Amino acid sequence: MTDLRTRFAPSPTGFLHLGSARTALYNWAHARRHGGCFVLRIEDTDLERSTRESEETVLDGLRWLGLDWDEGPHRQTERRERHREAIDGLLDADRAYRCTCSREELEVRKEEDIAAGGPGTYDGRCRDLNLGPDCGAHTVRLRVPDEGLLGWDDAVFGPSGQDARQIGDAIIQRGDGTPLYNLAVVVDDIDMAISHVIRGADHHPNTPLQIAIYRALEAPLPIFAHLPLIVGESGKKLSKRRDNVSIQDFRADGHLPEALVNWLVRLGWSHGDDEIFSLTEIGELFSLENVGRSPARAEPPKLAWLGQHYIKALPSDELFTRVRPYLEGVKGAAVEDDKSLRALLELLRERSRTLVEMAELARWNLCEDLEYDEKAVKKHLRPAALPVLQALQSAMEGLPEWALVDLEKAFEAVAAELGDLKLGKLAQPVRVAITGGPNSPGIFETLEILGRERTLARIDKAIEIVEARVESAD
RNA sequence: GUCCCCAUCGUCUAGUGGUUAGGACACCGGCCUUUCAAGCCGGCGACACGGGUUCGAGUCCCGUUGGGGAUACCA
Repeated sequence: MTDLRTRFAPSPTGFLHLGSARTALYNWAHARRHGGCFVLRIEDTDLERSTRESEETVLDGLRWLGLDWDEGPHRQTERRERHREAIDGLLDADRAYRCTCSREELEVRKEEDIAAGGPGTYDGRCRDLNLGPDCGAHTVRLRVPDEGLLGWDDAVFGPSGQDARQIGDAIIQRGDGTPLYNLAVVVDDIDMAISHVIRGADHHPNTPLQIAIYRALEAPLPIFAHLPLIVGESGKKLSKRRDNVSIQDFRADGHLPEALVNWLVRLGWSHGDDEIFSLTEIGELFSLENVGRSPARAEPPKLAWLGQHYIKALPSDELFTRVRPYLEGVKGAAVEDDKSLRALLELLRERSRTLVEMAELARWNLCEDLEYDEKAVKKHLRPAALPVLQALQSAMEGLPEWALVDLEKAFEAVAAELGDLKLGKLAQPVRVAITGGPNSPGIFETLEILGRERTLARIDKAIEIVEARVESAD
């Protein structure tokens, strides 16, 4: 193991965000690729929103995606003492100072500055007042240099930075004595010896201030890599309102974690013309150099395509285990592992992009109460289908074997008997009769899986439906 | 307002001065076919604009436009 260390530092807000998941994936991948250490740290300083439960949800999402961490989870709240120490050290070294400006005053002065064409940063009123600990209610501000560049060489964006004058003396400790985010991350990243800070580009503008903090703390800079944001179909930052952003939602929709990981890794990263990447391959091939700089739009069709790809590739046992909960959701009862169900799943693989779709396509085999598709019934269970259904029923009744070849022969015989009908003329009415809808796997496979008893019962039912229509037409 | 960032097919992207600008998804058409898929074959489709630099710019520079992000005693 090298001394390369990356970290993922989510705030536990109740779900794992799509963008966060990609950030986690890239951090994981970079660590794996270089034999480094992937650290997990929970930024739980916002006590209002942070609960142990929502933390568990985030961890759960990571595990489900297959992103295993080597260290942690550390929690930022457990490190309050260290943050306090760092701030005290800065105060002692005169690299930070106490500020007694009230929020209201600050607000007014900021607006005045903006109105006057200024950047709206802190005016430095308390900077040289040398306020001591007994100055009353106060915050602590970092003494940011008056000039010079706070710059770095971003692993994704290249040379980056901002003029120190644009930053202003930022607050690093609140009036209640708690540290602010920018101070806490830097202290934590230093203490945890994080060598690569890989995070969303929304943090890009925070970086100059954080660099000022690193310098004040006399700590070496890590390598920063900012990831272009993932935007929604609107082209704007993903929002919980508009977009599907929770990993848990994708899971509930029946997406495979393999597909999601593959989809995410390609949102901003590429490896030549390759499209399919397993997690293992990502851990071998990932490179920050190949991360793009423009925001990527998260559009579902490609995820669907990947989903189908991975469903097709899943070993039979694995497929059954994974789809089982969804099947039970459709059936509303426990599902037995039997031969015919397994056979059905094999047929459904290439027709399903998610496990939910697959379970839905298996409905006719799971439930005895068919949901009839109105249009299909109207089109195929019409009076003309009556002789077909009746002839097929008696042919199938007498079948010695309920097997593919025998069913096919029976159909051929009936087709010939009824005047050389095309197979489609037989298959569609039967399909609607036994599945309720116009689509299913091959008709003989479908019949074989359903079994003789259920098939005959459903054809009976269909005959009743047709007869009812004949009568009402009179 | 100020600062920062981005810009190749509808979407994800390849491309690092000389390419018929490549791939994937989506879309369209064909083949296969008992339906739906899958599979195979084919098609549509892009360098935002304007200036430079250069023998030669998608590639380098500047500007314009467009888009995004940040401007908290949130993280």
